[in-house]
Amino acid sequence: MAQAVRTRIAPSPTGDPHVGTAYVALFNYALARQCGGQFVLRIEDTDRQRSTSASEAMIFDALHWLGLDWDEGPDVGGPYGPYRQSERSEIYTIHAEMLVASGHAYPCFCSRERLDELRAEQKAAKGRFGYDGHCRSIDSDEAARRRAAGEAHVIRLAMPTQGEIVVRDLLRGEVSFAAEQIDDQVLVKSDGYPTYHLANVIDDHLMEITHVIRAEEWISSLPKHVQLYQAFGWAPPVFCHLPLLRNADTSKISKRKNPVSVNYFRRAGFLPEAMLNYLALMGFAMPDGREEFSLADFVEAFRLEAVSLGGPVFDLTKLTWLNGKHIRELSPSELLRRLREELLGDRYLLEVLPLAHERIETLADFFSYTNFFFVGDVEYDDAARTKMVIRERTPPQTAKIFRLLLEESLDAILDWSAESIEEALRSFCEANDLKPKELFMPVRIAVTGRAATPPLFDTMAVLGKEICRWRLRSAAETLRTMKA
RNA sequence: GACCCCAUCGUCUAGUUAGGUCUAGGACACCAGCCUUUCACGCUGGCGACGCGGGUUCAAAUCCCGCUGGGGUCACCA
Repeated sequence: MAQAVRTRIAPSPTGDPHVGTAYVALFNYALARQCGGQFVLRIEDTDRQRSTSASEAMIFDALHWLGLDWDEGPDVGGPYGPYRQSERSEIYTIHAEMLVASGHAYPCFCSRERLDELRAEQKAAKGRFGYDGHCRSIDSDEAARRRAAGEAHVIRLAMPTQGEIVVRDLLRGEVSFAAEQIDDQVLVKSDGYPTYHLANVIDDHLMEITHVIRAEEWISSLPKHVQLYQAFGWAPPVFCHLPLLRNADTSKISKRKNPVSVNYFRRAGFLPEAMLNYLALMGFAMPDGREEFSLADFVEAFRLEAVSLGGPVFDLTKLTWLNGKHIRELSPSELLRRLREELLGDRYLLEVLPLAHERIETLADFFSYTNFFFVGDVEYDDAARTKMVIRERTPPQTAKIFRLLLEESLDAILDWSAESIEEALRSFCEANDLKPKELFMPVRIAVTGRAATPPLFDTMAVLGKEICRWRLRSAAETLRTMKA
């Protein structure tokens, strides 16, 4: 008998809501909806260092904005909860112990140092990388004693050591790996938290997920997952690995080369339906060749087996064209509603207003004075270009400083506020032997396109991290190719 | 480096499962023109691809092999 289709999106709350998450969520959503099944949201927050509730909130928000509503999740509950992995610790512990008891997993006492050394040796020998199974031969009674004595350890999966491991992917068919190629994956970290591999398999099983649709980067750990299902004696779900979104140079999409935060697109004026429509086009083509369609149309026509395997380049130009098409379809009142929803909403306007208030002399001044708050990209005219170059530096050097500023300072800010931005900028100046005065004007021009603006930190705070990131990137790109 | 995945215009793709109907279709971008007080939209046309080499076959973009190229993975991150 046919089991109800259940799919899930399982993001890790460790940063901005990623466009790749939206992409994978869309396909999972579409399959569940067209089959009348359920779409589940599960938060994979087993990385205690990096997971934040702010990130989790942004993910909920981004998915809601896109209209990819879930039937079960941490916020709405459901019969298979809890849906946050940090709240499921006992479940993982119990299952991990089952595996140890049955001999499918074993404690490993290797130190960080030994592991680093091992890796260095393997690298020098240009051999295969991976754990060498050192602790696998420890007698189970002795291992139990050492654990009881409180010795630091992890739990590793005992993978088969020889033979072929054949796994199945919906789009690719059978994929086989030589067993020697796959090492004994850590299942439980020394802090007692499960790794992705363990938690993922247990949860997908317990939550009765029927189709695991995820990004292609997971395909090489599929043998470990399949082995886990076998060790538990569970029937594995259907696995389907989606191609990775790419930068223009075809490398895996990254924030260094592309805007990747859903927040960016939202603030830059993209419509959720256009985002979804474009993402759907990344790997799927309508039978009639139509390129503009709604989520409902997509759900109806979608065929998972028909997804193409080439890694699609995420092309802002085409996204923008599609967005324009969607905008033209809106009625005037609907367009007004959209404008008010995002850029012209009271919430945002009330943030911008105070910054302009004492600087304008007519109401009309407001618009010319604040226009950079309402656009996606800004242009740099000749005067701006000139002034954007840091004193005593060449344009390419300035570009490098901008990139450094992003990567080593701004990216790390979790609470994007005027205070934290100021602190970051000032300490960046100190660390890089720059006077605040020298850096701030170029940054101001980079993020606004002009020299006369409200106070820089407030401005950046209101613009939002994602818009600032991307404008700083564009500015760096402009400078890089500029002659001194 | 090892392993795995992938391979049609610059980009997204149709066609590949059942080889002929493919002198390879559509879309974005680009170019030209039309429409138009401008711009945009819209319309018309143009440019532009089966990575290479071997097979199999009467016939290959489609099947097989090799090569090349691109990507991913090789964490106590997901």
